[in-house]
Amino acid sequence: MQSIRDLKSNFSITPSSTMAGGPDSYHQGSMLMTLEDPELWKSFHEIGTEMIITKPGRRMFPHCKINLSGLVPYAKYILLVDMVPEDGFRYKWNKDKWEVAGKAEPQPPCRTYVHPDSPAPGSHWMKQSVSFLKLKLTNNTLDQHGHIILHSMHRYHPRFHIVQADDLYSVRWSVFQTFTFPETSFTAVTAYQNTKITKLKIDHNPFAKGFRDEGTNTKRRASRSLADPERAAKKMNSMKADSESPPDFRRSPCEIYDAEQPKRKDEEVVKEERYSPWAASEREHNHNLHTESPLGPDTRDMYNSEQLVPGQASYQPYRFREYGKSPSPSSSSVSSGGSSGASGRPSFESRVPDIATVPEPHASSKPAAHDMVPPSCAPQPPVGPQDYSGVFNMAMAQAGKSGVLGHHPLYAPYSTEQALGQWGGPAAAQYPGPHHLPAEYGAQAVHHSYHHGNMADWSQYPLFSYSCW
DNA sequence: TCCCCTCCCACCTTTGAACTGG
DNA sequence: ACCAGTTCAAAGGTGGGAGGGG
Repeated sequence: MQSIRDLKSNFSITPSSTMAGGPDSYHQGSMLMTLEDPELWKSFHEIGTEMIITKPGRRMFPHCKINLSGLVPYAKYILLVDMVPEDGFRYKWNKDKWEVAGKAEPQPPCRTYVHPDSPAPGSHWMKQSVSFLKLKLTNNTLDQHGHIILHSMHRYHPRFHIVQADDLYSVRWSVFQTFTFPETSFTAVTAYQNTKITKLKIDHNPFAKGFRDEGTNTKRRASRSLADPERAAKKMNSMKADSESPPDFRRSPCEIYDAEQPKRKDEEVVKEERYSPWAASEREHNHNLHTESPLGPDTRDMYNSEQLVPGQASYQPYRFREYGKSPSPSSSSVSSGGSSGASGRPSFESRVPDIATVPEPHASSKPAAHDMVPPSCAPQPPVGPQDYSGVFNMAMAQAGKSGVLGHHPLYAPYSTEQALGQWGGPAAAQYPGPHHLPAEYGAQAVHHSYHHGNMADWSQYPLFSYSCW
């Protein structure tokens, strides 16, 4: 197996030669993904986006909506989204600012949300914007609905994966193209911390229309005011203060970590670096990797991709080690250091092109073992709370029942009934391997793809397990 | 005491079934 | 009988606030 560094080098420098695909190769290097409503995302990002997570699951707002181009019209693709930790810290909201509150908690089960239309031909994806509206976030680690599990007060960013595959079973043999947009990073919270974020959400989210000042919610507000006039008054003062936005409040988070931040006026456009914890980690990340937003934060077409291998969720310790110490993904050994934000670069690696070694399913990866491919090649599993059985399980389960893949939301819950192993099964036999897929890497060096067909191990694990640290 | 989480509430949009008219 | 447009109720998504746990 090739080292990550090697792969990265190959992919980014030599477009089509390295992975010269087989006869049926498709040109994927020209894929382009753009984020819809970039201005909205930016407006949130400038303040420090927060996403509510609840036990039953909460939608994102703004929700992820993208436009695609450069796909082969008749080739089928699967679109997926997962959430990657931005760093190895836990944050707290302290007086208008986000501050680091310690090391991040162990990563929850990694899951990937499969777009309901998957798989669909390129023409389908390109004819209109692709929305991940129904993607939900939860803080319930025992969630059975397939929602993406996150930790509150931790920071994440969504990753979009495009996989050329006829069905979910063949995903593992396909080339993955991964994209991220800096402005989509957010802090998962159970209750909004920054009132400016609350206001933005209310102003833009139709479901929150009832909370708009100029709305018709007079009844609700009136009753509340009557019920607790003092509190209402206090609230009003608070809101007023917010609208007047004290300078440091606006800059909030960033100040702590970015002393160089220019003091900005209200009318100034805020750069993403402003957001403190964020800025710090992003900067660090970019410094080391330079894979994120190569075109700069303001570039519309953030087709910056990180070629990652959706592979298994290698979890932090595991993956981290791969990155930092072992040139070979397959060489594994859990490194405690990797999971620590303090010890270097925790989860930052998650944004980097990576070929994840597939750890052996956690013991809890349970059942479905019968569906799994013998884990003979799998590395030892990392120890920890993570549930590796995750990702596409539900999707596969549903597919199995319905006989049709991708006609409904295919979450990737880590159900006990479906194992990652599903990825192995028939697919392994049907799809010979690596060489039959493409590989023409576009002119853009930042646009990478991975071909992981020869990674047998993957068949046993959740597909994009990003993650984790 | 503080921080964070959970639950419940009222308000709103979305969705889809039922109904109506051409 | 069929189709398109309209109506309406149920389902589901919001943020706020109260209260509780650590």
